[in-house]
Amino acid sequence: MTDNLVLNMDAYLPLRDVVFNTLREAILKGDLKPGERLMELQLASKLGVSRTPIREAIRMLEQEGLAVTVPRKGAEVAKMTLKDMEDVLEIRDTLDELAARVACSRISEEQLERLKQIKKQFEDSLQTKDVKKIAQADVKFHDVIYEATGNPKLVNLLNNLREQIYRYRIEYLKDASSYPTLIKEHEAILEALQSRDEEKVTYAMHEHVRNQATAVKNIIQQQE
Amino acid sequence: MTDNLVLNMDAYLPLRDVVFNTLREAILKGDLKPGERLMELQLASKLGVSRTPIREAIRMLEQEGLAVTVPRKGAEVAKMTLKDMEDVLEIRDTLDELAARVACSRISEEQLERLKQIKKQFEDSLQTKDVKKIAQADVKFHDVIYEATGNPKLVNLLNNLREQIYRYRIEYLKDASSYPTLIKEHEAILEALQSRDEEKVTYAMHEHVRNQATAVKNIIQQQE
DNA sequence: ACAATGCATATTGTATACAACATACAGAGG
DNA sequence: CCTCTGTATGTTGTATACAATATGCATTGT
Repeated sequence: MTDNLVLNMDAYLPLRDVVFNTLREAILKGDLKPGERLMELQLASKLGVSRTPIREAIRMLEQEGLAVTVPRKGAEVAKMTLKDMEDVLEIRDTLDELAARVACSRISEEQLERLKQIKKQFEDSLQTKDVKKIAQADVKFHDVIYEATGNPKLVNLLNNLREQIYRYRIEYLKDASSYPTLIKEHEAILEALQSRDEEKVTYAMHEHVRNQATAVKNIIQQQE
Repeated sequence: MTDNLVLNMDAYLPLRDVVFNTLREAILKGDLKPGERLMELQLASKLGVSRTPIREAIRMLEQEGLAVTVPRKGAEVAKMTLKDMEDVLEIRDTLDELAARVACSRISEEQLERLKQIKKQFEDSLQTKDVKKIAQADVKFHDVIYEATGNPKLVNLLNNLREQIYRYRIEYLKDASSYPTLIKEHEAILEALQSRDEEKVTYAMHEHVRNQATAVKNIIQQQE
């Protein structure tokens, strides 16, 4: 018996998950804007499914912090005030530090090598001026560090926090003047990991996140 | 116009929330044990509602980490391996430290006073040997600190993490030999907050959480 | 005896029907 | 003009019906 008969199990993904992913992407890409209503019937007909999977997907988005629902009024894409963002960033700062510190002692040589390559890819992506590509590359860089923690629950949380920031962060990446700083910061993080210097890693990550925080907060303030 | 006509809005709580709270409580109290299946029809008839609110509640429990579902197989109460618990505790340690540090600079005099009273209540509760009462009092103590952070998202996360530990922690509280240590630790935290000494608070909280972590891990190990 | 197959049943996945509620607007009454 | 009320309509909340899938068991063929 060969393994060739194994179907792609993704095809069996329940509609609620398909809907969830679709809506999630739409929110992160900005196709669904903060404050926009998520009406079940409308979404159902647009996605060609019934209300049931839509409702379940909304419950999931809610828990991810991407949607907010008021009973008997409905759900809408979560808005973020400056205060909300500050709260998220405060948590993210701490957890990213934790991730860096933990990764420092647990990261494998193979992962370090991958990180080095991805760092290069990130620098290349900066040339393209393609914001989504840049964001993508940055995500990959941090993903390696997250995975290196060996703590799936932490990875989950960090991805979740990142999502909430992502929508606003994209704006910030349009400003090319910050690129040299970004490169330097990634460099510092990589070097600190390579030398397994916990203190340096923690500090480098903290600086990196803190700079982003300042930028993202500025974006929000402009919008308000 | 008086305010007397205002109904209790809790009566308008959608069934999904009622079901969610009910199941959540049942899991935390241990009425629903880890690994136990959560069958929609069974729960629906037991709670006297249809499957729809049950399903939505399950999606919510899932995101809280209290339930796990396999597509087309169904949901069950989340089991915790030692590794899972270690992962949770690693995060909680860091976030509790963050909470303590933040609270240190933001806590009000009124909150400090309340904390002092609740600390006394906790000590009284230890006399009763009523484990749930003790746990309740301990929760209240930490809640004051959480609230003092002024960061609702952090409060949310910490409550969530606490939930995941709670089921196992109850066991640990049955052992009276740890009570003197607990009292001392709470005392150290309170004093550090009163003197607004960030370093001391952080350290005291870290010690407190770390001791619990060790105990909880032992419980799990015994169960495995 | 054992493996494979088919069938019965239990359970989840999805769609739809109906009920309750919220909202906006028009019209009546002051 | 204002307020109140009733009504029409849109939307969510809940229940139920139907479809698809998984599971266990019996049966059959070897």
